[in-house]
Amino acid sequence: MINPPPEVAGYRQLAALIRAEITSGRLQPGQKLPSEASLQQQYGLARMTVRAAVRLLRAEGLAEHDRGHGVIVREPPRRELLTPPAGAVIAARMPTAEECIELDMPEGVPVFEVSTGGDVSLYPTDRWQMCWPG
Amino acid sequence: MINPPPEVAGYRQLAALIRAEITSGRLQPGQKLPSEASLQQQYGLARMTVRAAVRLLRAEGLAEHDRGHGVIVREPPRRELLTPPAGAVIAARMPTAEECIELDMPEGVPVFEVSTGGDVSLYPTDRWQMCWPG
DNA sequence: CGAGATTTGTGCGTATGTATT
DNA sequence: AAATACATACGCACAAATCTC
Repeated sequence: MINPPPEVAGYRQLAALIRAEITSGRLQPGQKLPSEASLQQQYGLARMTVRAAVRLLRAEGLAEHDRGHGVIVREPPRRELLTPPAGAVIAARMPTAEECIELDMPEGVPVFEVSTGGDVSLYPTDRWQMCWPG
Repeated sequence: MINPPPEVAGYRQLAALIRAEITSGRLQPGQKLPSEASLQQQYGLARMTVRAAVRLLRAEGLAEHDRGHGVIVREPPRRELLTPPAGAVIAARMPTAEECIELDMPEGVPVFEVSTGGDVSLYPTDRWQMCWPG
């Protein structure tokens, strides 16, 4: 190769640029990111590199894909208060694709797994939080 | 088998096959998955398709990449009991890449975000769970 | 309503770099 | 040193969903 590999992968650098746009507020929730094609042109990258960057942002819960439309900056989560029953065990994990559909939630958002006895309930963590009693 | 219907994306079908191997116990924790190259040959898929399938499994916390070695089936998490201070607010989200390094955790695992006053602590959800008091 | 443009989703091929065995 | 395996990155094509006119 003519150019030595960058210290940080290109898609991570691009993700950092876009992340800064979001966290600084220059890109507001609900707004569309530049299209993959325009990001390719602007930075001279392959589409795969651009998509890898956006995938990182989605994994962090910052953005959301909308097929045929674009990539949207996600709303900062407004979380309601969840109060599990006494003795319930609360874990958290990533949902499966089927659970995402069933719970009507985007991929890339964890779920609370509340187990009481033999019963298990799931709560998307972008809609729920808990306040420890006492 | 995987080829004909694009009803479900090929990489999701392949992920489902491997996921069944894991959940059924035919692939034990610590064992290596077949290499990307052998999965390509076995199912006649492109490497990108195989990688997308493995990425899904990793996002579900089922597998873990070990660069230069292979893809490993993850141990089912053994979670210790976490007891937040009274009044603490508990949320959960995906960590950034920096937080993954700082907490010495693999990517694809959510974190508990425990806020008490102005203080925020993070706990990897594959190592911690909570039991609701009362 | 339809037709076309836009945008993301999926998939294949290839090449090179880096880490481990 | 060599083989193996994953990481990154370029190219291309077509499908599916959405939007605009």
